[in-house]
Amino acid sequence: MVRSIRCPVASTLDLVGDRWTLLVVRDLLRGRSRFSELRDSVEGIPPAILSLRLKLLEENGILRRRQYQTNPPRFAYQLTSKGHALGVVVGALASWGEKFAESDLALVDDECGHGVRVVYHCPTCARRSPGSRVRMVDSPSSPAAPFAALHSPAIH
Amino acid sequence: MVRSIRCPVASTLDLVGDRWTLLVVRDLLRGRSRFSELRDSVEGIPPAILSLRLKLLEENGILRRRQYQTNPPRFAYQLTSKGHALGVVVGALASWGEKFAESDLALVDDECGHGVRVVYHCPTCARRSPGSRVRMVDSPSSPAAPFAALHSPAIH
DNA sequence: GGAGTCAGTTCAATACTTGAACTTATGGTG
DNA sequence: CACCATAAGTTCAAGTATTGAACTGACTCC
Repeated sequence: MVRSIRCPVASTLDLVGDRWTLLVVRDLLRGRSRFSELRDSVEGIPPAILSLRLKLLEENGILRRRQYQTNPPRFAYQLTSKGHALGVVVGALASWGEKFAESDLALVDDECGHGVRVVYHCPTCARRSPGSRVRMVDSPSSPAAPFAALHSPAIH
Repeated sequence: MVRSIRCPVASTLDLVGDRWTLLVVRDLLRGRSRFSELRDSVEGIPPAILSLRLKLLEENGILRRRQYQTNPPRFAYQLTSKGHALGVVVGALASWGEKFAESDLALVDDECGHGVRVVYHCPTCARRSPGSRVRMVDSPSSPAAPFAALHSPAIH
């Protein structure tokens, strides 16, 4: 059976690519954990949607739902390491929005206080990889296919 | 008039946060430019949706629609620099999907051939900023508000 | 002159989202 | 004790968006 190539961008968007999910993840990253905290901090989310999204995120291993009190039952939602790894996705959205959309907030390094960017990095060469050099290629297991440039030149 | 604080993540998702838009951007980044190319490469997108998304992206200055032939009229869609800057957002989604979701593709530096990661970088200090140190803070114009951690510890 | 390509549009059926109200269990106040 | 508030959701009707299938023009190629 010839499976079609699965793109990691498409796979990720299947899990978190709707209007609300990444806002929920943003606020979980910021330490919110209870249903009511999320409902109040995710701008205008209807509780039915929040409930649905939390269920899906739990099913996909992005967060864990923990009862922190039995009577009455109360729950805390916390990101797993898989969910926590979405931080840089949220960071990339924040960084773009800071520059190109309406924004009153900035992304900074808490230690030095300077604004930060989101960039590509080659851990093997221990250096930055400019976007112009980054491509999506077939994984080692299926090595026959040609390179597909992720970044081609922009127009201005 | 007291405007509520605009979060750059929310602003960005207002523009590109639906199921299809970032897949369209992905393929524009990979050099696809014509309607039919996009319809064929964005997995299963209905043409009505593609048409709508392209209109919205053009309205928001993320791409430009250029007629490259008059008779019959044919058009090319190309990212502006604003749109091109979404590359790292798509890259972050790809990087996460590569590690945590179904994926047959990997993100590599075309020059060295090694896999790349998406990380925070402080251009002032010229060093990486670990996610644990990155926060969203009020922009200079409204300096009174407290820090809000973007990344708090994950559970495992 | 018939088939094919390109760039979409149209439309009815389906799915998803929304807002408002409601539930259940408990704690605190007077 | 009665009353209000809080937390964590659920329910439901109404509205909005998405989907798939089919269709339209204006060509070009054979």
